[in-house]
Order: sequence, then C-alpha cells, then structure tokens
Amino acid sequence: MADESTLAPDDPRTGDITTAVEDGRRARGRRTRESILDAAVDLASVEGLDGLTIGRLATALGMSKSGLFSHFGSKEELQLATIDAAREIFIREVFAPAREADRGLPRLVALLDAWLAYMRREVFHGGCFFDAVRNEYDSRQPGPVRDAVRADFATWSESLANRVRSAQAHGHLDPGADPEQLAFELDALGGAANVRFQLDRDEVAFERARRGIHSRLEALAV
Amino acid sequence: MADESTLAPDDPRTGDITTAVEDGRRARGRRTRESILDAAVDLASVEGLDGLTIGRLATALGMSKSGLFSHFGSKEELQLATIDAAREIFIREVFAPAREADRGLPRLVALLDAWLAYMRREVFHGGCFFDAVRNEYDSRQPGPVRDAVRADFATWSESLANRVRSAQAHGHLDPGADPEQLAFELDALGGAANVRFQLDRDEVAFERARRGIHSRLEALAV
DNA sequence: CCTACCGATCGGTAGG
DNA sequence: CCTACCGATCGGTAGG
Repeated sequence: MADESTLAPDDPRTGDITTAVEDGRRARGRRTRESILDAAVDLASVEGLDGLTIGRLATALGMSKSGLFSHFGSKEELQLATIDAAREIFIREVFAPAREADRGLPRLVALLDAWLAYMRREVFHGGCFFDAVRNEYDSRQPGPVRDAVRADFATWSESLANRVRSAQAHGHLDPGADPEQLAFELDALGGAANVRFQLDRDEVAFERARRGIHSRLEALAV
Repeated sequence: MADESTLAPDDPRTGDITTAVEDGRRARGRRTRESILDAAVDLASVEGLDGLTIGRLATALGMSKSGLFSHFGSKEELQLATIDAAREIFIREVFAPAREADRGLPRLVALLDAWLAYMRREVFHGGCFFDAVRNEYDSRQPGPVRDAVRADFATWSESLANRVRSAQAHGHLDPGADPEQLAFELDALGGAANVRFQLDRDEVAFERARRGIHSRLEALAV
C-alpha cells in the first residue's frame, strides 16, 4: 500500500515533517475519493445521477454521509466528478484498445467492437453509464450536469464521424458517404443493443447490432 | 361538461337518487383522475417515473398531496396507471393513424412516420415517454413497473416485426430478410433520433433517422 | 377532496 | 473522517 514515504522521492517538499504528514493525508483522501467515485459510477449507471444519493453511497461504502460529502462541495460536484470518473473508464475500456488497430476502417471497426464488448461485459452494473445519463438528462432544464452529458455525447459522436472520415481518407470507405449520417446509424445500433440487453438480458441484441453495423460498413466498403 | 344527467340514459341505475349522486361523484372522480394522469405522463417523460413524486404532481395541479394520493393506493399504482395512460396516448397518436394506410409496406412506413412525427411534435414534454422509462428501468431490480415497461417494449418490437412480415407477405419486401433484425434496426434509428433531438433540439436528428430507415427499406424492396 | 400528521430520507452544515 | 444536527421533501395514514 502506498503511503507518504513511497511518494517522498519525487516530492520536493520531503524533509518537512508537517507537509509529509499533510501529503499522507492527501494521498489517503485521494484514494478514498477514488473508491467513492468507483461506487458512484456503478450506482449511477443503474439508478441514474439523480438516484445517486449521498446517503445510499455512504451506506454502500460503510462511511458517514458527511465524511463522504466532505470530498465534494455539493451533490452537483459529486455528479460532475462521477461523470469525469466514468469518462476515464470509458477511455480506458473503449478508446484505448481501439487505438491498437491500424488507422482507417480497421480502427473504426475496433472502436465499435470495443464499445459493444464494454457493454456486453458490463463494465458498469447498469450497462453503459453514458447511455443511462444521456437519456436521464436529455429533456432536463439546462445546467452544468446536463452540459457535461451533452459535451461527452458530442465528443463520442465526433469521434465516430472522425473515424469514418479517416476510413474514407485511407480509401477504405466510399468517400461519397455522409460521415455524420453513418456515425448516427452506428451509434443508434449500439445504443439499442445496450438498452435491450439490460432489459431482456438476451445477448442476441449484440448480435443484431453487430449485423447491422457490418452490413452498413460492407455496403460502403470500397 | 358531462355530469350524471348526461350519462343517465345509458345507466341502468337511473332513478335512484342515491346512486345518481354517487355516479356524479364517480364521474367527477374519473375526470380528476384523468387530469392527474395527463400531468403525470408529461412529468414522467421529463423526470422519469421515479422523479414523478406525489408532492410535485399535486403542486402542479393545485391539489393536496393526500387528495391526489386517494386516487391511487400507492406510488407504484400511480406509476402503473401513468404507463397505462401513456399507452393509450401512444396508440391514439402512433398506431391509430398508421392503420389508415394500406396493408404491407405502406402501413409499415406510415407507422414509422407517425412515430417520428409523434416524437418531433413532442406529444409529451420530454419526448417519447416509453424511451424515457425504458432507459430508466432497464437495469433496475425486477418489479411490477419494470415488468410493465418491458411488456410495452415487447409489444412495440413485435408490432414492428409483424408489419415487416406483412410487407413481405404482400410481396413488398424481400421475403429472405430477417423481420426481427429489420425491426431492431428501425427501432434503433428512431430511438436515437428521439434522444438526440431532446439533447440538441436539432431537427436534423429526425432527418438522419428518416434517411436511415428509408435506405434500409429501399435495400430490401422488391 | 381536505388538514394534520407520521417516520424516513434528502442535501447540506457546525464543530470537532 | 466523525457525531449531531437542520429544514425540506418523500410516500403514506388518520380522520373527517
């Protein structure tokens, strides 16, 4: 287990016993915060960012409400931090593996495969965190949480469209195809698989999504 | 405004002043219940069936909590009644108009058009009620509300697949196509348009769905 | 349909 | 990180 002494070599403040103790506290606080956010992301994927209550989260972690709350200034900050934590996991589980594939169509296919696999193995208990919160906040009043949800979805949509454009630039897909249109359809198929799998727990949903995705890509392959 | 006297001709209990008064009360109660459910469906399409709280609903209707509550035995009964009310509206706004079209492909297209139009004109404030509650309950613990949501979604999926089969039987669509697969893809495109429109308020989402739907149908047309 | 409640839980604060 | 609170709101009940 890491404590202040293992961090000391890289710490310019080493030698001052007071700051060393403070750093130890900070490191412990950071670890606690991370474990809170791991639980928060999981809970929110099932109950939504509204159902993510401080009391429930504290009970799940065996902490007091106020102890947990002290890591965040408000429920909204907790919600925003939870979105940040989910984004990091999504990047690690979906974007990162896809980067191993060759540029162009192989990378687009790898991204979609990694996305479906992430939904299938339920990295979060309630399926795709972002699918859940997007549907939860899509018709809510404007606010920082809704803005964050919107921004992440825009990033995802643009990533898909950019990888379509890259596949076109590499001569793998018909350059006449509309990248935004194709990105819309690919996202739609994966999103439908996520909600159907969560509802029926029938893997056929992913098979349907995969078939739809590959038939779209094959139709545009050159 | 309808009251007990306008209902009397069809009522076998006419003539008994006590039951007439009771019927009047019942009719008034029924109308109140209906106005509650209209508001409930709208609120739930934005805030979800969990966010549908008795206090909020009572305030919106200018009623007392307990007065409203007396129409339902529990919050769960209110949620189930809200789903019933939303179903009736969906049938009236989506299924019924599609029945005007000729059997086969025209009716399938009419159903999809009516569905997109219903989402576009926001029959419910938060977009498609069923899309909202399906995503809200997909990963929840089993229970009567989740079961009702599942059942309605199964009905919708089967309706789409049956209309695909009818179009095949009428020689309008390739009989070799998998009706369930096509129904999955058509539903996915419409669902994606709903959430995107709610998030960005950009009508292009419906254009994308329409283009995707028509290209799928054209590819299978005979 | 109302007033007047109930215990539980909500987000949040004081003070250590 | 805790105990001990706060006012507001939750679903629900008693009694009329």
